[in-house]
Amino acid sequence: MSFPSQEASIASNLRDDILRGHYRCGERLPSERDLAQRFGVHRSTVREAFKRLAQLGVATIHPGGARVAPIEEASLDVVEHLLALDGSPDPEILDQALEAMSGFRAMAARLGTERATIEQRAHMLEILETMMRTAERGDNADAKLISELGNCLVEASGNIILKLMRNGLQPHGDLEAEAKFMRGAEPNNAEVEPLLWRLSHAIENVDGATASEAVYLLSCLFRRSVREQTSERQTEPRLDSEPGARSAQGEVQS
Amino acid sequence: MSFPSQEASIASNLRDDILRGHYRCGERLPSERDLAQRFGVHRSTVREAFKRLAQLGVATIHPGGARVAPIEEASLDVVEHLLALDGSPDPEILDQALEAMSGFRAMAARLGTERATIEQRAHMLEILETMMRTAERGDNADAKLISELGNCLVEASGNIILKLMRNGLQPHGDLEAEAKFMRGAEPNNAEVEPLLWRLSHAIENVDGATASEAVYLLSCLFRRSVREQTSERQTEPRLDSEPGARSAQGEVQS
DNA sequence: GTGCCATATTGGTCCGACCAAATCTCCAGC
DNA sequence: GCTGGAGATTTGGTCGGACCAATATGGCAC
Repeated sequence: MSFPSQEASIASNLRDDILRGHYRCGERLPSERDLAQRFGVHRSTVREAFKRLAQLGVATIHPGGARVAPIEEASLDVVEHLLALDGSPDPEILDQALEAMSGFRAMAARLGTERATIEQRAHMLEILETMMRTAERGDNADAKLISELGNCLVEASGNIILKLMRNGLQPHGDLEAEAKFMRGAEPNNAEVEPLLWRLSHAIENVDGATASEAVYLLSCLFRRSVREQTSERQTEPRLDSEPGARSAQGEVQS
Repeated sequence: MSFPSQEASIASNLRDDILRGHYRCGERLPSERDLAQRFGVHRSTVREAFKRLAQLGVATIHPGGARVAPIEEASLDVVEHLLALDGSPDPEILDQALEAMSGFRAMAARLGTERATIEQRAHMLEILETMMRTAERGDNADAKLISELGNCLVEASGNIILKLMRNGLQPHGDLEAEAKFMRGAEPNNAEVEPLLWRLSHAIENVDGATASEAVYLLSCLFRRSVREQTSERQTEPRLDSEPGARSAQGEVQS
C-alpha cells in the first residue's frame, strides 16, 4: 500500500478510474484541490500525479481544469494498465492486444530474420526446436516460448523503435506478463507443427517474408485459442485465481 | 517561449539532453534543488518536470537521486522527440523509424484489409488511384498519401492498440509530421506502380497477406529513397530549410 | 431569452519546512 | 594500506500556505 509513493498510487487510482470509464471522455475531472482533500494529501502531490496522467495521454491539463482525453489519443503505455484493469482483462481488449501482438511479431520476424547474427539465428532455431518437441509430445505449446522467440526477433532486428513498441506491448520485458493472459491456450498441434517447420526453414534461409507470415499465423493460433477459452469461461462462473481482486469501486462502466 | 509552462519547457530541456546523450545511461542527473536553482524556478516545478520524464521512461526516480534510464526501456513516445532532436533527425534513427513504420503499415494492412467496411475500402482504393495517377504522370509519389493510406488501414482494423502504436510513430495524427522526413523522397515509379496495382487488388479481394506484403514493399521504397538522399546530403553542405536550427548544445553523442 | 460583467474557481508557480532513506565522509580498527 | 562503520550531508517525498492569471460560473441588465 505504501510501497509506491502516494503520488504514484493516486496516479494509478485516477488512471484506472479513467480507463474504466468512470469519467466520460472530455469531461472535466475534479480539481486538484478537491482531489487533494479527497485523498487526504497536499495539492502538490495531486499535481504530480496529474503530470503523469498527462504524459500517459489519458488526460490533458489546461488552466480551468484537467479533462479526460479520448483513449485513442493516449500513449501505447496504457495497454499495460488496460489489461491489468480489475484483475482480469476485458476479453475484447485482450483479443485486440493479442491481435496486435501477432502483427507486431510478424513485423519483428521480417526484420529480425533478415538481420540476425549467426548466434541469434541459432538461438531462435533452438527455441523452435523446443516448441517442436513439445508439439510432438502432444503437450500444450508454451506461450512463453513464442514470447521469447518474439523477443529474439526484436533484438535481432536491431531496431530501437521496435524495442520501444515491445515495451508498450509487453511491459518490463516480462515474458510471464503476456503469457499469463495466454495461460491455458491450447492451439491445435496439428496446425502448429507445420508452421514451426515453415518458420525454421524461413529463418535458416533468411526469408523475412515467409518468416513473417509463419509467425503471424502461429501467433494467431494462440490468439484464437485464448479467445475461444475466454468466451467459454464467460458463460460459466469464474472460479480461477485472483481471489479478492475486483473489490474496487466496481462495475460502473456506464 | 512562455507558450508552454515552465514545467513543460524544463521537462523538454532535460528530455532532450538525455536523448542527446548528455547524461550517460545509469548516471545520476542533478538533484531537484540543483536544477531548480539552475533554471531559476522553484523545486516543485522541477519535480513536476521529473514526473514527466519518469512517465516518458527516460529517467527513473528513487530516493537518493534520479537516474537516466536506458533508452531501450523508454516509452514509444520518445520516438517523436528523438526525431525532432536538433531540428533534423539522426539519419540512423530516421531510417529505423521508417523501417518500423513500414513494418507497422504492413501489420495495419493485414488487419485493416480484412476488416474494412465498404466505405473504408472505397476510400483506400481512391487513395491508391490518386497515387497511380501520380505515378503514371511520372511525378514523385506523395509521402502524405501513403501516410494517409496507412491511417485508413489502422482505422479499418478497428484495433485500439494499433491506433495507440500509431500515436507513437506519428504523433498528433499529423500526416505532415512524418511526410516532412520523407520530403524529397523519389521512389522509382517503375517499382511503385506494380505494387500499387497489387495492393489495389489485394484490398478488393480482401487478401490481408498480400496487402501486407505490398504495403511493406511500397513503404520500403520510400525508405530506401530517403536513405539514399540522406547519405548524399551528408557529404554536401546542407542548404535546405530549417535555417538556424541545430544551434543547440551540439553533437555530444559521446 | 440573450449578452455581459463581477466573482469564485482552477491551474501554475513560489516560499519554506520536515522527514526518512540514500549517499557520502571520514576516522577508527585491523 | 585497506576495510568497516558511525555520523554528517544530500536527496527525494510530502506538507502547509500563498499569489497570480486565466478560466468558468452565476446573476444581473437588457
